Amino acid sequence: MTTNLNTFTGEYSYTVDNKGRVNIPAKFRKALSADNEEMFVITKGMDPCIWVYPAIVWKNIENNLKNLSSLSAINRTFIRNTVRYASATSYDKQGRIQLTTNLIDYSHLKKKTLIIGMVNKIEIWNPDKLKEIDKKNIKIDNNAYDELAEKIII
Amino acid sequence: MTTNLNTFTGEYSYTVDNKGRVNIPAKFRKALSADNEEMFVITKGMDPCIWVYPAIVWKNIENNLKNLSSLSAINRTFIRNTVRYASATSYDKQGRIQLTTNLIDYSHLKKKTLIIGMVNKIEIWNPDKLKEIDKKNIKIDNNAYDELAEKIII
DNA sequence: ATATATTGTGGGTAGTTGTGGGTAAATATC
DNA sequence: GATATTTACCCACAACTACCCACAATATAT
Repeated sequence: MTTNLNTFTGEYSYTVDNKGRVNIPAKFRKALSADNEEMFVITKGMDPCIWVYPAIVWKNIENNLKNLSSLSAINRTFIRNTVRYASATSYDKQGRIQLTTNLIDYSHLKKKTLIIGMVNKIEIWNPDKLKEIDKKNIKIDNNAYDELAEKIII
Repeated sequence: MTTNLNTFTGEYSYTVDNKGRVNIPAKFRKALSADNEEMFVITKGMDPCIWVYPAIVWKNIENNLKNLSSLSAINRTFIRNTVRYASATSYDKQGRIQLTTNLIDYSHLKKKTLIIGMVNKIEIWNPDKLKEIDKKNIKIDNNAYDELAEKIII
């Protein structure tokens, strides 16, 4: 079975143990291309969740950032908020990565987590937080959303 | 008789077994082009049913999503909603795919199912749910059909 | 009409995966 | 330098999944 490498879809329920470890779904680990050497980069998401990138995808982002001018406020903000918290971790023999307390606090993780494939990255959520955000997003700009849907969904 | 590849028509009755597997009608499997490697992607439909795409059709959607920047909140929401329930599965030697509990719940699948060819994708329904929806849709606006008439010749 | 192949449905089993906890090395604290 | 705390690595086990086989029902061929 060959799917796109470094591409993640689907939603999974897992638990954070009392050492701050979470399992990366087996499907996601299998989707990692070999040149990642079983490494992910975890960082602060733009929503209150943790973003998990394959190591080489993250390297690309870093390289792109180098080419961005710091004159732009949004660039500076993105770098400050997102890159700042990035740390590389490989998963252990049971397929778990170690989260940092910083990120656990930021995303309000307790025991139950939702791990969501977001195509080129993975999100780790507190299920309750995500529900909140989903509710808020119902009021989101519908026109822009529908435009996207029309362009992309078949 | 050879029909168009990756094109599905007709309606079939099947059962979901207690492991959450459903048979994909033989005709549909034969309609899959070779580059799919016997893989489908199942995901949440816009109606309360499961959508089943040939893998390569879904890959197109994925690639489109990869070009959306996560700096935009609306993009993030859209990606999440689109991909969250998607999972790739190849069918087993008996021609069945494994459904996820998420999707079974969402589409209210019990034992009996209707599998419907929808041209470029397949829908899996609880027959009762479909009846409900059909009733509602009888009241559909004739104007809506007139609009469609300008786009499609049947 | 009979034989043969295909298709749909059920279940068993071995291997994988998720979760908890243990131990020793590494780091920090007093 | 001795002790406490954290971190990295290892093992155990229950639960689940992928894969295999069996068989009945249907369709196809002779």
